[in-house]
Amino acid sequence: MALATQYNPAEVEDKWYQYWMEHKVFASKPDGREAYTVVIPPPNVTGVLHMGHVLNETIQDILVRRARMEGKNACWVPGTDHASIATEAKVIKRLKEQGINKSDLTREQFLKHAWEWTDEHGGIILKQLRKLGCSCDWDRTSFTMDETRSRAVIKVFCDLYDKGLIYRGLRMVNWDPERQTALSDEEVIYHDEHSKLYYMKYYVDEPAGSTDGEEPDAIVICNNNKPFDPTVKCQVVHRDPQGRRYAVVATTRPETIMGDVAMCINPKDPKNTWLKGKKVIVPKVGRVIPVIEDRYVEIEFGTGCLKVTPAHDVNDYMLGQKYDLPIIDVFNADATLSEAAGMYVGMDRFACRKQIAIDLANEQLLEKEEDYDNKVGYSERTNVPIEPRLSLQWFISMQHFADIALPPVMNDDIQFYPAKYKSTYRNWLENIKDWCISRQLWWGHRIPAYFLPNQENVKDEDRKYVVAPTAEEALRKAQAIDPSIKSVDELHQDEGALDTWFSSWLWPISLFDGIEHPNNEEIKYYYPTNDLVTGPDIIFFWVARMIMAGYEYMGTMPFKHVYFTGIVRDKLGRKMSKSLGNSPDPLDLIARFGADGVRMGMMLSAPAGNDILFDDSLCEQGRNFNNKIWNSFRLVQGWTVADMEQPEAAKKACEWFDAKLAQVGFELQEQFKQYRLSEALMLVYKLFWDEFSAWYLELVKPAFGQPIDKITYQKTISYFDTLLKMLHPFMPFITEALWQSITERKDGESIMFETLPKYSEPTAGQLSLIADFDAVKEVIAGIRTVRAQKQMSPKVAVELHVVGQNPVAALSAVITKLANTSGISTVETKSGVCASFLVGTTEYAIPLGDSIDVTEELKKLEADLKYNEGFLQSVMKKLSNEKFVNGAPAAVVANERKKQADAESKIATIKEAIAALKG
RNA sequence: GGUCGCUUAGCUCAGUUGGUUCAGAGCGUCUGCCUUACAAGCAGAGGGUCGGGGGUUCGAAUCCCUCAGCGACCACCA
Repeated sequence: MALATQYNPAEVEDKWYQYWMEHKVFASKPDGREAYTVVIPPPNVTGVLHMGHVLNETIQDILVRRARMEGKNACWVPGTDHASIATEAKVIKRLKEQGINKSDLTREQFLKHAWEWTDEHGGIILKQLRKLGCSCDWDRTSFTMDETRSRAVIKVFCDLYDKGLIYRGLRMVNWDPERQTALSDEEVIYHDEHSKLYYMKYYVDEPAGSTDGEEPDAIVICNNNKPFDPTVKCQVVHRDPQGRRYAVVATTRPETIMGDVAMCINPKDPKNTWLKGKKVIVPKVGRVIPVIEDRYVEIEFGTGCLKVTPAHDVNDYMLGQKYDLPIIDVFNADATLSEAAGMYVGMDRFACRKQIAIDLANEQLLEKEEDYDNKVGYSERTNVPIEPRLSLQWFISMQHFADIALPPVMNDDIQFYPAKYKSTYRNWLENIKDWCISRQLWWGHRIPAYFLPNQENVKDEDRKYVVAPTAEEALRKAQAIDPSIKSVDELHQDEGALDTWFSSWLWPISLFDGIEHPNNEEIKYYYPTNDLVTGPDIIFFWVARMIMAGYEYMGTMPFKHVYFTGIVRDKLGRKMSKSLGNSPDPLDLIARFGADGVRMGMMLSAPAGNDILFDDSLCEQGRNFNNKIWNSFRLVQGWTVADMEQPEAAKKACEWFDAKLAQVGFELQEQFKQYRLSEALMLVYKLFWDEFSAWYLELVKPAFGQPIDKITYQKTISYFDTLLKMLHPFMPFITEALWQSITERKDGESIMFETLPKYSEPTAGQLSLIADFDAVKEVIAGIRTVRAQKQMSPKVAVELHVVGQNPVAALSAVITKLANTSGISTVETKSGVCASFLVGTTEYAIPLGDSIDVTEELKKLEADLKYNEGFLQSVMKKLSNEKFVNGAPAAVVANERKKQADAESKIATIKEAIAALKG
């Protein structure tokens, strides 16, 4: 059968994935083999495949397929994440498009819509992973909110509550005013922002003209625009033309002045000593507030005066607690001004900021405005500025978890690749803060806390509740507190849901039902998992917390190795983003280059932990490689076998390739051990292309139309088979397709059930054979170069003279076959006019008759001579240095002496050649 | 502000404890070839004072100091 000269991936990829699915080749059940487990970092259930996934999933698939071919029972568990806040936002958006507001729906109605949407869009990404060739055990597909996973989450919540590790409390949290929910610290992204510092006047509550507290050498500033140096070491007093004194407070958030309850100065600040013990008036608002003193205030920032707004700033809250200040919350949940503000009520916070600046200026209460660069926290998901907000939430005490999760990473029980992330990890755990796990969302696991009835007049934070996995159990617990409670209906379950990561951190356990049934066969067999592949951006969100949950619930690590991928960027180094339009659609790439080509393109430049600069041309390289493999197959597949003697060249080729295979096979194992996947791929790439195709196949290839001998044929098929197996983890489709065709297979067989040979370190004999072959390659290249320079057709055979001893005599047949020599003879000295070249210390010459350009040849030889003399000089310099000869190890010195001898021998040879040409 | 990392060929990167002809690989570039597996190919070639400076050493891309540039993460200067 005639095969196309170009490989067509589209034809084979779907066919073979189908075959794999039909024969369930990815399925795993516990058995006597060693388990190799990977759990997928669950993509958002409604997400679609992007380049980051391609990188991440390709790496996992490579590891899984490699483990499978090493004879392990490989199990890669797929699944999706409910992505609480992201999904809820998408559902709300869609409802809005249909003219429905979330606030018009009951919880049940909303969840019905959310589930519908999930069923509709969910799992698309998992289908896309199949296009990529991912070898997940699809029967195990899970969802962070399916029944098993949900029960695990609730059980863990109740357990941690019972252990006293979960508490409910009024704390300053990160509030997302768009989605109107609390967030964890990790969900806040800080952006640099150009904003303004507003300098506002806080008049002292005293009669005009007062001088109380003023020192004789005080600098009195009467002019608003006079530049002010915050580093001055003496008292600074502001006084307006009417003689009234005022303090100046710099703030980026003038809209919070309605919440001001104090002004704070540093007790050591000489500029502001006159303010001690005074009361000042909040501008515009008119409230009289005390001046307090605390070392927290930076003397050199602004004017050294800080307005204290405990409801709207974490530090101010801390000050408020310390000095027992009242709390005035001037914002609603959506960050509009609340009734408590007393003015600007209902206005958005940013509109209010503008307006209040104008109003203050109009009332002469604004000293000045200054440009100012600061960092503003944004919600990771909704991208709106976070509002620090005092709120009643659920938290996990993290110190306990930090204590159990830090040591195993620091002492390499769990290994990070690259290891540099260990310090990032340690830094976070050593400064751990409690984790806010409650969200004011509906899409998620509902918090299993039930409030007792009849508490309308009790403050929120004091309300009684019970925590229980089911409403029935909650009822029993509630009745123990208040026997008058009759039914579940009287209890009111907390409206909130749990942070998505509260389910994700259980993933390696809950996937095998290890939370509910800690001793079941599956969890015992598959846990701990082997490799986790993920991005460093979720090291805190997920990796660290899985380690915590692993030790808390399984008593051991959730995974042994963590492979951190980089970020996929475009070739200019920019992050891929929708708005830049620089993010290719993976499915489109697959259509153009084939999944194998895309996978290879991705892996070509993806060392662990480094960002990868992705470019379509990398896929092109992948596609070209596929084509190379394809054509090698075409060649081999077209041979006819005959009962004939194995030619000498083929015999040598087989011996050499056996050695080469052993050498590279061993290196490949080493690279995999170190998770150097790009290097591993490059190793196989070169083995296939350079060694197998360019050298081996050329050597054994019979002349056109001629048959091949049986031994060589079988050897070649076995090499091809091994190479396909080595390549399979990287390029599953083409390798399966060709493996199925290279020789007869039964239905249901697959390359995936094959095992790779185990290679030990190559022997001395193998290494020396490889070295000899390398020399032969150089000789052949030398002959080819002469041909190219002299424009001699490759079809015309040439004579090769080896001057002196011939180190590659045993491989003459190889030279003859590949360089088309008519004869190889050893000569004492060169005769006649020759083109010559050196390999090692041996000179090779090709007699040329009259066609040689003597001048040109001399020029070449003299350049060669110069280089070698220079080299000899540098060696001699070392050897004549007594300190070197005495100080360096014997082996190093001996090696230098060998270099000397070699160089001297070469120089002699070249000089002879020059003399011969001249003579 | 703190921590960690990076700087080697035109591009992307290897270079393990300082010592084999150690200055490498892939891609790109240049030259010549449509040679019966493959032009998505074949055969060749060129290309770097290893960011600058100093030091340790018989010997430094590799260890130390310093300067410059870049990046990541963390942090409560309003």
